[in-house]
Amino acid sequence: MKISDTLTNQKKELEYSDKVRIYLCGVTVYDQSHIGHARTIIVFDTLRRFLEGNNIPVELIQNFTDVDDKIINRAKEQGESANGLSRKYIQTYFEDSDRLNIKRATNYPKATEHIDDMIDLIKNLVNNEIAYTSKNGVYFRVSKFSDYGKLSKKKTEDLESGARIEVDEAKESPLDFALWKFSEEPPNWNSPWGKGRPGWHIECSAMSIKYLGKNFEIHGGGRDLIFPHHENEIAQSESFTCEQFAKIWMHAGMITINGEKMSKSVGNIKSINHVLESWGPNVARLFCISGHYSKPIDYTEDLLKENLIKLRQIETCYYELRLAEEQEQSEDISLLLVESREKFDAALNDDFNTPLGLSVFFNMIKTINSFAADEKITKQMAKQALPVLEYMLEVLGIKVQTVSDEEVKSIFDLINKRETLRAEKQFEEADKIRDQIAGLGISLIDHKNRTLWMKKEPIKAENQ
RNA sequence: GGUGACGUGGCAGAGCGGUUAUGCGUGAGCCUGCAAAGCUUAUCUAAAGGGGUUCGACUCCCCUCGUCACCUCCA
Repeated sequence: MKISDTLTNQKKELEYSDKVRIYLCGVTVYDQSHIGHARTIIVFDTLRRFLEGNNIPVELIQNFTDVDDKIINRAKEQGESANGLSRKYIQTYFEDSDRLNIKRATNYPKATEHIDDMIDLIKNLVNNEIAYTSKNGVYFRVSKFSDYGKLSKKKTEDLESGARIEVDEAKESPLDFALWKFSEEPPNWNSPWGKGRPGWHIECSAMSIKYLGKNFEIHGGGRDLIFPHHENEIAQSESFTCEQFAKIWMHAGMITINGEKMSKSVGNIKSINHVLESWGPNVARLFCISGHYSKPIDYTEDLLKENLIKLRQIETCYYELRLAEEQEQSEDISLLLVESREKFDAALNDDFNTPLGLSVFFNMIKTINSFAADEKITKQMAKQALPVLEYMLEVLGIKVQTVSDEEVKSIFDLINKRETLRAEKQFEEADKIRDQIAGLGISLIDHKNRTLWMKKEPIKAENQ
């Protein structure tokens, strides 16, 4: 598999020995997460599913930043402890994540539970004079890291003249960033330099090294983290280990609204909860991988609607295969299946090109659905096709609604009753039964010689 | 101001130096008791603008214009 590496600006072969180790920068837990956060998570979840679907073990570490000025300020506003607030939003995060059908990461380390690891790392930097203490805290001496700027392609001179950096006379250079901030107020911890709390970037260095080692395969996050967060992580980590940090830097594009980045400060947020309520998890997932992961996706109702229609096609296909009956005619679809699987994998293997992969996927679905419409899907074909479809659904994280055996039985009885009525041309009565079936969440499709039933995901936005 | 990315048909969105991407939408037709879904076919014969390289460019190079992101917390 090849992945575009932000550091080298090239597609790099993903090399690994026993497993692929991924560190994903998670969220700062001070509020509900929005669909932009979801996009990044979905991209990496889908990547992980793809690797695992091809028998490549993955270790995925995703952190929670649970100590930070924003959390502290928000907690103060709400008269709550910082810890209580972050816990609450961690819980919300997991609720969102589960509903989005995100596989749980291997571990979700929290900053507050790794203070000692951070202190050890800072100690090392201080001892090597890469970090220094000032009256406000401990700072990283950027001038000691000659590669500074290599990820974000920035020159230190340009940054200095940028003049948008906070003015802090206690720092040797405006570029230096905090490893440890002194604070007498909680949340704070003891350190060799004084009471305080960690700077933002140090947690990811400490935790990624702790869980994944000094160099691991992929470090990911949103594009907006490239500078300064990931740049600073590289500086800290490589100063500490004297080795190359992550092998590949993979960054997900932003979700925009009217071409503008979704963010709290602009106030154009669509929360994950909101999107899930209106469109459900499958549409949300399809939407989030409908463009290449590295590019922005503009949030529009039209685009969500388009993905809803696609979900319906998937559901139709799934049930056509599941409920296939014996037919007189058939087609040979082995080649279609083999080619679809190959092209799907090839698309994802080439820099995780999900839009291309999806086009292969929907081509296959369209073809199968067209055979189904012509009464050409046999049990034998379905048996061949289902594993391929299910593999792709598993990779994409799409969950089609299923029904229990008892439900199947009652649905079956109702359908038979309706068929009898239809044969007798008692259409009003037949329609009543159809409504009754619809009440169970089941939709019917009348084919020439049979009636297909399917359980569609209820989508609120569809009826509006 | 600096850095990076991008500009493809009504919309979304890929690949590729010479062949239909694909999907959605739209028109017509088929199927159906109706509905839904599906099918067939058509539609749009796209490449921001201007140069250049080439036998040939949407694809490579240059310029102009435009959009966005980062340079401050940010997925």
